[in-house]
Amino acid sequence: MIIRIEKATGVPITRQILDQIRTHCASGALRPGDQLPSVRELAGELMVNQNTILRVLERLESEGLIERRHGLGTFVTDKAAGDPMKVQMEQLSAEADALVHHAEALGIGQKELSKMISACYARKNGD
Amino acid sequence: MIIRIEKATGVPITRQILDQIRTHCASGALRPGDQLPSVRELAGELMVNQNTILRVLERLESEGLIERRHGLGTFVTDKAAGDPMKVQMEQLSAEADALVHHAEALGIGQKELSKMISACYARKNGD
Amino acid sequence: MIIRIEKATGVPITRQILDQIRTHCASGALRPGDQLPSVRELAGELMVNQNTILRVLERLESEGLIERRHGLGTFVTDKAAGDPMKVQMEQLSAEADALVHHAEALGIGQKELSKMISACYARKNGD
Amino acid sequence: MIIRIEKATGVPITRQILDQIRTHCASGALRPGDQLPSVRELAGELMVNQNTILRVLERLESEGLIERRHGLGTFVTDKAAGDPMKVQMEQLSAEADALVHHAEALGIGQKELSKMISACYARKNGD
DNA sequence: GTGGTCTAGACCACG
DNA sequence: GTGGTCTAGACCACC
Repeated sequence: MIIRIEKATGVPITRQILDQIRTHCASGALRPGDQLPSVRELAGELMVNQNTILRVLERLESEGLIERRHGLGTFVTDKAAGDPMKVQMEQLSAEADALVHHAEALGIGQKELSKMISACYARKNGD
Repeated sequence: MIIRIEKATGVPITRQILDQIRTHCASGALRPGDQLPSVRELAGELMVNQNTILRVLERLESEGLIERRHGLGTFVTDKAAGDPMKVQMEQLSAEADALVHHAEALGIGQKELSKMISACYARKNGD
Repeated sequence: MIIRIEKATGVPITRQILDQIRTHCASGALRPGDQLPSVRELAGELMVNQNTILRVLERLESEGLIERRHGLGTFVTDKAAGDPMKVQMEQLSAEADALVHHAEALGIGQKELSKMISACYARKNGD
Repeated sequence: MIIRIEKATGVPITRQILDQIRTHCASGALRPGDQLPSVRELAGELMVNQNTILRVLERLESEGLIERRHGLGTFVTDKAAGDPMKVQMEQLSAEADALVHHAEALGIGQKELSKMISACYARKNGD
């Protein structure tokens, strides 16, 4: 359960967490039956208020992606499988598109952008 | 003055406009002395409320990037040059980083992501 | 936090509130760490719209005088101390100057103006 | 016709000019039949746009304080006498009151404020 | 025509 | 409960 919160982007924290959990469900990192970390643990790790986590779980439950069992914890439902990959891929594509436009606006061409992305991979694998 | 607003991302509209104008100043698309479109024009083009634009201009003025002259219009200041490219590049890099992580979380590798980005360029040039 | 709004003067409400909060910071009536009344309280007390207060706080924050913490409230920053008294005194002096000129233009001499000011103090202490 | 414009106060320019002309009428500095300087002259002296002056004159004419005679100039009407001093005195008093409160907010007492006002007179007479 | 102030009210995000 | 964003619309000031 790797969730990264970027405070500088202006994207609401709840939205970031929500999106990333949905991504993990779609990619298979979270599978039906898996248990999520407790509210306290998540809040602690991400350094956010417990209520923020609670509100995220509420929304995910109302979407049917997770199930909260009183006294036991929070679990990914069977319904979470399906094929939500399509939506995810569209989001990723939109993100890539935004990046390309931003680069263009700065006068950064395709070649330079590719280098920048390779650098991201290099950094990641070097971790 | 190409400004794209993405309503689905969760990033506040004001923030998107703010960032893109700053980007245009940094890249040289907007140069000292240039006049910005009027509040009404911008609001119309971007399909947002005039107050939203006004708030953006207020912030940009307090940063010293633009100057508003009553009855005349809004202009880019000399101060807007400087070397703010560094900050811009850092933002772009952070954005690229986020994209890479998002792709990884979806099980999309470097090769596939590259293709996706090439597709963005192809689409853009095809426009 | 005594803030007086004079609607008849033609000075924008935001400006009046802004100036008075700055004055309170300069005089020590508001000290670093102090919490301001909430947006709703201020708006209620002063009988103005919440957005008007919000715009004031936005400006004060961009000046670095206050800090707004989401969900917690608005606080005076450490930076608010410094020595902004000089600016304040200049403003007060300019105000006194304007009063004297206005009196002169009406044919009111120094003696009568002094009486008028004493009357203000008498009224104030009589409250 | 001494008119002082203070750009830093936030009071609209038209309002300042308007008030001061009314004051001059009330005090007798401008008497029925007197001719006002031309729009061009006023605009030049006060360093404001001619349209700004025009709008002021329009309002004064609609109040009946002045009369504009095509090709001749602008004149103070008979009606301008009356006894508008009461209103003027109330305004002056309100101004004095605001000054006293501002001083108090800064921790400036009656004695110091008196000195500051005496200084204004000294400066004025020294001019 | 330009920018600017203010109001009213809906709805969101964070603690 | 806190602050924050956005909309809609009236009205003002300046060129």
